[in-house]
Amino acid sequence: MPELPEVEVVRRGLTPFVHNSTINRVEVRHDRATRRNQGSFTDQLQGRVIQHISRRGKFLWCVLDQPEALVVHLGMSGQFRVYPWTDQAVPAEQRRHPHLRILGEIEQPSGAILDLHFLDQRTFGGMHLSPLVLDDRGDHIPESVIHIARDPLDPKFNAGDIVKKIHNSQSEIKRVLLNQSILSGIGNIYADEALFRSGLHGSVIAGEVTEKHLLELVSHVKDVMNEALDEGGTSFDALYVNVNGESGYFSRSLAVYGREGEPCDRCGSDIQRISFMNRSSFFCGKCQPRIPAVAHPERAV
DNA sequence: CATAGATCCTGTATGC
DNA sequence: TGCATACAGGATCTAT
Repeated sequence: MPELPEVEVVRRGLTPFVHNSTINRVEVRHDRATRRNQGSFTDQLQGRVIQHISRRGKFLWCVLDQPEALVVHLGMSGQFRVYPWTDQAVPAEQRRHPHLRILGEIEQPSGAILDLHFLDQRTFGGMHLSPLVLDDRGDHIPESVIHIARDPLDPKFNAGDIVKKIHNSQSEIKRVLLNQSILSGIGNIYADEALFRSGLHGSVIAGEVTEKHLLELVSHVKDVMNEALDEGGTSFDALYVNVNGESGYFSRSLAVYGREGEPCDRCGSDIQRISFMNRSSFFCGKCQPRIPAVAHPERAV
């Protein structure tokens, strides 16, 4: 369940290893991991140089030595692991890992050789090559990621514009938060956390919330993401770890997600869980009324 | 065009 | 013990 903070932790973790490195060799162990790629994945990457690694929302991409990017999405359970190359190469048990999908051997400018493994238990993740194009604000972005809106940590993210977009929607507010073409990087966990902080129930119609209140919501999204980033992301199990295999600690700071039956930090009443969009939504029934714009018009301070 | 639902996938936990 | 079921949920495709 990597969302923006977790993906950013991975990006930062990978950066020192892949910066200006040459891809010596690639081996695909599971075709599903490259299902979106056109042509031979291994042939296209052989000998290419990774200039740097960038991100928008939950999408990562390595900018290569041509106007092209290696786009990566971690899906539900994708993770990278970096191993230093030795004469013994990578220990056999790591190469036999049941979730190992793609192996890469990269050479750093220093001449050091590293093995880069992409593991993915649930196989929703993967990578593909895509040409770089210019977006509406003049940034280079992979063509396949052009439909993904800017995320709250993007320097060109304009909260006012996003609020107007959200306000124009007649969908439920949580549905809008999870829509990556309106603003990106939010998944189920941070959606619930930001809604709690804003005193909004996820079923409230976006267009019925005041713009002021929506601005507050967007601000909470940004805050909760930054706080999670500071903690190294949210980990519940071994499915999300950084490139060193370490977990993040933000799960300790969650106010509602995964806390069904526990007391609300603000009012003490039980946190509830309902099924929404084929997933769980956690919320406080008292702090997050279903019709806040009507019942609590003064909430948007 | 906007919106909503189905689909992909596997390991873990739970129920009978 | 063993089998069935629920659950975790990203993006994308299809249908309305």
